[in-house]
Amino acid sequence: MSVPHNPSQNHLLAALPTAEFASVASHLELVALPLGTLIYEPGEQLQAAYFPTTAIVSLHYIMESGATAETAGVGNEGVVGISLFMGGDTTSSSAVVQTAGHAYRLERSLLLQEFNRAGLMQRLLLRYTQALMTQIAQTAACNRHHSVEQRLARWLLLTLDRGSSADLVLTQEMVAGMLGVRREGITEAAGNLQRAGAIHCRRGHISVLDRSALEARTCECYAVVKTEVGRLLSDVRYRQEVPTARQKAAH
Amino acid sequence: MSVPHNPSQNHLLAALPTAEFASVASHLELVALPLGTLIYEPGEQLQAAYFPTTAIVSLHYIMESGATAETAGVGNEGVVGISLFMGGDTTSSSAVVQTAGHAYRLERSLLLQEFNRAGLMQRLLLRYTQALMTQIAQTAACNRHHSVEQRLARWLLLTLDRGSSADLVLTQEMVAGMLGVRREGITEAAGNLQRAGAIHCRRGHISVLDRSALEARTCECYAVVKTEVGRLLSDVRYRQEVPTARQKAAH
DNA sequence: ATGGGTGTGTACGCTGCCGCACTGACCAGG
DNA sequence: CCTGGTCAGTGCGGCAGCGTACACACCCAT
Repeated sequence: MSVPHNPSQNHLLAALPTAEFASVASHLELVALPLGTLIYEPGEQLQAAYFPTTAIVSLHYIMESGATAETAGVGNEGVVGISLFMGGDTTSSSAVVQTAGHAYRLERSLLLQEFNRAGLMQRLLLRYTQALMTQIAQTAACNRHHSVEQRLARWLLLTLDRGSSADLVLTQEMVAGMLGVRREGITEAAGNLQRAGAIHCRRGHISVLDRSALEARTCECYAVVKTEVGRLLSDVRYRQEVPTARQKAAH
Repeated sequence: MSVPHNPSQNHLLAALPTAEFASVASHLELVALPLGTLIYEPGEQLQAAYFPTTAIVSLHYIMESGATAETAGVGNEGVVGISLFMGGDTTSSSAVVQTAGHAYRLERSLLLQEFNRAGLMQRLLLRYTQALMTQIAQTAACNRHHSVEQRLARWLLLTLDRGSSADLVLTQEMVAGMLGVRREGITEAAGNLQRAGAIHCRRGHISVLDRSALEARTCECYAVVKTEVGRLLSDVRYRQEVPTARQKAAH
């Protein structure tokens, strides 16, 4: 099935005013991201940023013991490769494709050029970065205080919110890696959610049957992240002309 | 004891070239930050940023249940109030003074003005923000996989690295709040470290006797954060002239 | 100096998650 | 069609950290 692809499927790109969008559009390269693709590894110099449309990318840490933990996910609401414009050029985390799909690739130098125009693109990228920080911080707190079942529900909801189909193609082992727990822990938690009628599990698939049932079983962290990310990004989205701080101060 | 205060005690301010430093110096206001001061609460519009010199500030989340967890700390290496220039103006976290001391306060509008010059100040702030993200992300992973004792050692080391005296003035209860565990958990972990000769506990005090003993008992997370933060900030520090991306692209 | 309040040490049962081991179900390729 | 590899489910002992409760030690303020 050949679905037409469009950069506007990514919220950040969609939010750019016509002029700014035009200056990047021709440089955006559509790439397919199969499940499991490693976009970058710790310490690797990034060459490009990726604006996902249908793909979802998981940012995670791999500890010396081999244990892993997701710190945040990136879907059509964001961009992979923050460190390019933040100035570090690399991070100590990895980025792996968690849901196969597509993304638009933008070369490092072009991204920086856009960023340094100090226009809406910069504002968008910085606000998105703050939204990402919120997500990571919430994950840190959630990891300390909430149960596997709550965190699984949260993770499923966030994945759905990124425009994923209700049938997620991944194994329980992968989910375990994201949440930083044993595979058996996911089996048990998923079993509970399934008995509650919220989801259905098949070999290599998890289907969400009842969103509201998941919401009822997750922790507050889901709502906090969703609200805060919405606040940070919706605000910018519909404002084409933004007074700079300097103008405000002069006033 | 009246110690002379100087903005250069903060690494970010110290890294500014003479010209840029001069343009903010007169607007920096020295403020005392007693233990426990709440610098901002979730949702509160920030009015100023704080560049700590001797004070250390803890960024943390408070969950609905009342449980808390630190996501990162800020000392003389950084600045409190990232969201001012990231565009969100507020965060869903709180900032509380964890070690009493001083900081230089810079008004919102002046900070933004400096930031929007797109000079070294902007570069510094963005790189620092990335360093902060690294710290938060590492905390998220650490919270999942490491023991209370390891995390306590990490926390003590990071606090020392911020130029704190070896005698930390805080109760075990406060530390418990930071690490997101019970107070008794800290008593036990601190007891182990004390038996190992690494620290000594008194009522309301924790004294570090042997840094290397702490390093031996902490997890990899300490080294990862320290290395990455060092990389991100030292690099910028000694470069006075940085070519902008636009110049690079034009070339 | 002496009391009261705050901070610290200890104990005990409980629970959620881990580590390991193994069975059974599914599915793709020969 | 069968086979072999991957994935899901289950069981069990163990342990780290939780919740609760209480006793003692310190130190400040009266």
